[in-house]
Amino acid sequence: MAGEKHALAADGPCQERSDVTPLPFRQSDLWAPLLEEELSALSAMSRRKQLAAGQLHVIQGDMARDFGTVISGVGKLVRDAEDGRSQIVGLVFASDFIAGAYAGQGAHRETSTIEAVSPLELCLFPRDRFDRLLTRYPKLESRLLDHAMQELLVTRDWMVLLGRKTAQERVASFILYVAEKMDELNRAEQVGFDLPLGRADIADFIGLTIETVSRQMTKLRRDGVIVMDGPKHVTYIDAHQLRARAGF
Amino acid sequence: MAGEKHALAADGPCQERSDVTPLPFRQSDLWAPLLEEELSALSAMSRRKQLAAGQLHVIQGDMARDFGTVISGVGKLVRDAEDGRSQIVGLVFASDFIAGAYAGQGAHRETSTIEAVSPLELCLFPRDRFDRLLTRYPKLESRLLDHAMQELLVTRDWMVLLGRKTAQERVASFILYVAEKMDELNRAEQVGFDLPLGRADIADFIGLTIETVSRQMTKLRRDGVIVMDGPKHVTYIDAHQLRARAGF
DNA sequence: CGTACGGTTGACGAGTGTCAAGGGTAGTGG
DNA sequence: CCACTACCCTTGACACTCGTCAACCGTACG
Repeated sequence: MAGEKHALAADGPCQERSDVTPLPFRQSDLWAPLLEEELSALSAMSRRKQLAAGQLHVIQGDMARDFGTVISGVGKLVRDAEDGRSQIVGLVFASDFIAGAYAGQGAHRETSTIEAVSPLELCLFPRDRFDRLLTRYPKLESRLLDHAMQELLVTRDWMVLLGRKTAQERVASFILYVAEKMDELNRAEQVGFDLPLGRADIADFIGLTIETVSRQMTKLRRDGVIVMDGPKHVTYIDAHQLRARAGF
Repeated sequence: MAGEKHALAADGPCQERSDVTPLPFRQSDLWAPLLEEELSALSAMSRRKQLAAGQLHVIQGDMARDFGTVISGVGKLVRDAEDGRSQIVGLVFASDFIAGAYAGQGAHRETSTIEAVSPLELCLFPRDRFDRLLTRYPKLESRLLDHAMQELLVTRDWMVLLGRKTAQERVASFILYVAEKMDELNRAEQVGFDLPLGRADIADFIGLTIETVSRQMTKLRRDGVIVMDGPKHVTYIDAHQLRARAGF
């Protein structure tokens, strides 16, 4: 749920060690304030983490140990209520930050569980060292604030969706949301793209049931707004029409 | 939607000029990193703004001109969708920040409309000067980041409410939310407190209609969970029972 | 006294959740 | 190569919550 468009560059940490990922991944401008030497120092202290689909990275309530970014794959942020019900409060795609519990100095606990939806590759930095870096580079913190504000904005948009939109609009909005995210990586429109989530996760994310999601997707398909090739691959021809269905 | 408990102190800007507000208001620890002299300089450049109920402070889409805090009263953050539907994405009480559009350097637009619900008194700082202050005091920015993260957390909790909770649970949650907020100012439980919002705003906030809110309040009243004296004054005897109704 | 406004209550219907059955597809083992 | 199974998705029937429409009530205010 980062939102912003980022420059397509390969100038961040974890990049130097990415002999396994030859593709240039979208790297945020978070690192811009850092000096060249600092950047390599950062890379040196970073570590990779690979997660298979379904595996958890952190668990809500655990101590927050590190700050990280997503290299590839998709993850979901799940917030669990006391009574067992859970709600997906956000998704993370390549180049997004994992800093849910991040907050200045002091010890903090994770505020949501992070679970890999597809195979997930992370780049992690120890918190204490990252904190020191923040103290040294105030501009880095400034960018982090930007990011947090952006995320807050996106989250509030989801509030509108959850509070006011119909099932049809929610599903259409979700498709557009994913398309936009995918679009940052590779052109999605007309070519089509895969929904990274299964029906259960989609339902969880937009506050519906599996059945309702399925029915609405069928309706969009029957009405010719989208074309589906398998339950996950979506192509939409008329973006305008889909946006109308989403309530825009 | 600040969330955190703050020390009951009177050490912030706007305080020096508060000859009209003899009561010590809860002041956040945001200003702690500042020197004494800086604090008075900050006070000097701050200005007061009084709003009657219903008046707008900023409008979604406008240029963000200043950073501010609430001195007294209650305001609502309204996010308008393109098609006219609107959703209240947050409330601000005394000592909360108004920094919805805040984001590091550069020009930004307001991401929501702020409307006074009850007579609202604000303390405002020009953006550019506040920005300069941030550059000078990185710790100030760090606190701002803390605050943003906290707000993100609260907002995500509301996502769970909007996505998963029933009408009954939403209304009960809202009452608890307000009680908690009021509690930071003066003890609310057993004494009772006033809901700052009318039915229409409550409905908007928790994603229901006026009628459903009304019905659920009646139900809570009939079931003996709350006592009402007029449509706004609420007292709850058994906090545990109310929490159960809220889904906790 | 009349009007306006906010809140409450009732009747009804649409939209969504629940329960249940059926279909596709991938993976597994014979 | 073909069952067999497991899992996910789809579809249908039905119930129920909540939204809609409408009437009514109480209070504040002119």
